[in-house]
Amino acid sequence: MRTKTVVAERAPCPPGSVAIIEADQPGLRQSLGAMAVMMSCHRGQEICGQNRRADHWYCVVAGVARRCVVRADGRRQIVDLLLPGDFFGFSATDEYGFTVEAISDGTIVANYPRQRVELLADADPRIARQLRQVAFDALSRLQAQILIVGRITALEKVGSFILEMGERMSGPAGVVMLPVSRYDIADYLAVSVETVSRSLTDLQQRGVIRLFGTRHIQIVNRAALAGGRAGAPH
Amino acid sequence: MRTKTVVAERAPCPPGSVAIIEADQPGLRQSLGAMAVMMSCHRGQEICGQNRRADHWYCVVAGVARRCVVRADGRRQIVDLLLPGDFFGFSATDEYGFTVEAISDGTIVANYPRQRVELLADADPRIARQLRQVAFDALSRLQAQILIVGRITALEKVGSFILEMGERMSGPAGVVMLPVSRYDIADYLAVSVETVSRSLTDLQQRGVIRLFGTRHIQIVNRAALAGGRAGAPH
DNA sequence: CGCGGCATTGACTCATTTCAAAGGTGGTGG
DNA sequence: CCACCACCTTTGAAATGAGTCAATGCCGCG
Repeated sequence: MRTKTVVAERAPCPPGSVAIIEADQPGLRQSLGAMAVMMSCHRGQEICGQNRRADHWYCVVAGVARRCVVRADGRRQIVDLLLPGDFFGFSATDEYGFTVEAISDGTIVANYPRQRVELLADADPRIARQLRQVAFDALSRLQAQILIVGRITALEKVGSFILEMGERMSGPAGVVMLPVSRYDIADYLAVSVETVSRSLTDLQQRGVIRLFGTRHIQIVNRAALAGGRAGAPH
Repeated sequence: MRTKTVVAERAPCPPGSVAIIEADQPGLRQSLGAMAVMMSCHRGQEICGQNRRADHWYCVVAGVARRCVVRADGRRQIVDLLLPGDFFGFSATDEYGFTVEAISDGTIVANYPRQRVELLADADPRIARQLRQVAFDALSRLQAQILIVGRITALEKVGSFILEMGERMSGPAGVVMLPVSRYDIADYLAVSVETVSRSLTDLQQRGVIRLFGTRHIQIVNRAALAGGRAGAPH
């Protein structure tokens, strides 16, 4: 079912943004390079599943993944959007409280056996610190998401989402590439697909953004995106 | 401004629930007992502030605290409700990205200088592991909150909130004591105060809960609380 | 070519926000 | 002891934003 593929001992260099991030400070991924098992995933492939033993930690190397929970009523909530460089698989209990799936074909994920990493961290404080850092990064992402989901209007939610993607994907100035479908955006923002679509066309009609195809957005009026209702008209 | 008071070398035994929690497994608070500086806070007192240097970590010993962010438009979002045993102050950058305030008078918080704790963790892997554990606990709380805030109807949000409080406060069967005001609940759930109030009276009229005063709730129909419409146990 | 998944648009309903006001509650000081 | 105050809580009425249902358009792919 799950296709694990060893891609390389040392993973092929991931796209620009990641390289930049990891140049800043020695990252956990370098430290754990030796024990990484690379996995190439197809669209929708489950990487780790809710209620399964949480015996691995992971890191997105390329592509995108979604961490999600399915509610009792069948609705899905995306709890975290995982881009290259993001670690995941952390659980407070001994089972995962979520499911992680690859979003795009060819998403590459590094697998790390939790036990071995913890032993390594026990022996090397630097790794323990890096581990804390990636956990804090995850905390930061979740807080950002709560702030987005907690906004009132859908326009504000979608606006903040675009801004967040703009920052995290660090593309060339002004043009943001959305790594996910409208459905994923909807489940991430906890609104309906239709509302996402309407908000986007609305923002475009107001001249706040411009759409190129369905996945490329040019930010025209940054302030209006952040504020939502306070559309600076001029 | 900030009143720091050394309460005791070894803090007075906190109320029941905490003692129980910490009996389960050796907690971080014991390990750090020696370097804790206790702080007794009055209602609304700021414990740590956004954009200040993140040079301390904290643990709620007694009482309740809120971790919140004030948006550009002045609205406040409570990002985490901190009960006895909860650690906070973790930041991915070198500044806090939030403000933490005591909610009730006499809230007691343990202060730990971050540098010293990290040095201790470098030397003692057990502490490093406990540190990871409390970080994962925080992750778990945030995920739970996203699931709550992401719900559609206010009834579901309030219902889940009651259930969550029921679990985290571990009071005697069926009766939940709300540690916060309606305003705090509103800012935690990202709805208006009026909606919280209405939802509660609504739930009572349907016989799902019973209110005793404004802060004590008896859960009558657990399933109805969870589902909002369809009762399904987790 | 036609299928299936994704995206957009419209119409309608209803829950939630907003604005407004009145009831409670606890604390403080006269 | 009482009065007053600030704050919290509840309830009402009106406006609107978002969900839902439904239909169509779009596009890549077999």
